[in-house]
Amino acid sequence: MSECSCPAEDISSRLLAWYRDAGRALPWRNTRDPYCIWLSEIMLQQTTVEAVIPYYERFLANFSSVAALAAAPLDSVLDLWAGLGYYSRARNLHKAARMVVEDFCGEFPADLAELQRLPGIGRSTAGAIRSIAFDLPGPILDGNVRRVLCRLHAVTTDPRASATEKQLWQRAESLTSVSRPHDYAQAIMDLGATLCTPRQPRCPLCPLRAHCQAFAQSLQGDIPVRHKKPPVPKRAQVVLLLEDQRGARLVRKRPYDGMLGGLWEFPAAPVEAGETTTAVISRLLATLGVCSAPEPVGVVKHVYSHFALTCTVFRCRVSLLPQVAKEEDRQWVPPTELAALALHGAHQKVLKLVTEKTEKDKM
DNA sequence: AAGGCGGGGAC
DNA sequence: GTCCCAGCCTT
Repeated sequence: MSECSCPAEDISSRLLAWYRDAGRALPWRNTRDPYCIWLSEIMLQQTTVEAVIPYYERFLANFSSVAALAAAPLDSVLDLWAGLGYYSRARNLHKAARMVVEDFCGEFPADLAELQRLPGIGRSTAGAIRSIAFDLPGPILDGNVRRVLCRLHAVTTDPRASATEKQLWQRAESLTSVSRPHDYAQAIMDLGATLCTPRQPRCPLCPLRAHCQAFAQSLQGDIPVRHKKPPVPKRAQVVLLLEDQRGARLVRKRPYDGMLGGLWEFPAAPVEAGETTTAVISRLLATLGVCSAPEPVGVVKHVYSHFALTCTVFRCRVSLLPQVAKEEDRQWVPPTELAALALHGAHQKVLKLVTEKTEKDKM
């Protein structure tokens, strides 16, 4: 560690002064309700502020309290989460709400260890909730804070390496304001989100510029160090939009325990190596008991964290409804209700594609 | 096309 | 502890 060239008190007071003027007005900053703070923090994991805001407001309009959320069925929670990604967050949110009601008499705990017992809350989120909702000291090391601290101290090692991680948590703890945890937590996250951004940080506007060792050495563009990711493997699937005479589409629900658990999708089948799309669509049609001719609609691409998916989309109109729709996890959904269904992102794109093509064909 | 992003669970 | 998994948005 270097000697004290970064007095924590001065950093903290500069940061708080900056936040008073430049802090963002966000929906979850109008409240100290731990339920709202918790909801916002869970949504903000892996997601940007702009993407979260409409989901946050819609969610609260449906579930105004932790008790209301705990009483709701998981499916209605997933409905409101569809499109946000990382759906285990929604399942954990629901489970945690029930734990708060049952184990904590409906009141969120302020203790870090107790917060971390709730599924979906790790060390950083616990610190954020404790700081923001309860105004008690709680260190945070989320992506924004990690970047700010790496630059402030010119950390040139891999920020995810365990030794660096440990060092960063120590820095986060010693910097956390004991006098104004609520403001400090939001200030440092705002700094990372608005000025100390991953690319092209706006150092001239930064209140911590005088303390920043990366800036002093012109390293702000190279810190935090990035590790190159291996290219993601490609996968393909065929997707079938089966339409009955009234325009209703067949959908199925994915099992709760896997990827995209509990979300809905159109019937689909993977295209294995060496297979043709034609062969796969024939097999899928046979499985569903459909013998009408499929009509090609187009192609949709969607990238997940660990693979890139290409969906080749077909449409098929049927007069006799296949028996498969009688199973519990499959149903026919009229067009008006399809928009509200919790379809996962890739098949939302599929729906958009086929809707646009249908409109175009009418003209 | 590539980078960024917290926590859970398996090992 | 260490790895592996996971979906979307921004650049």
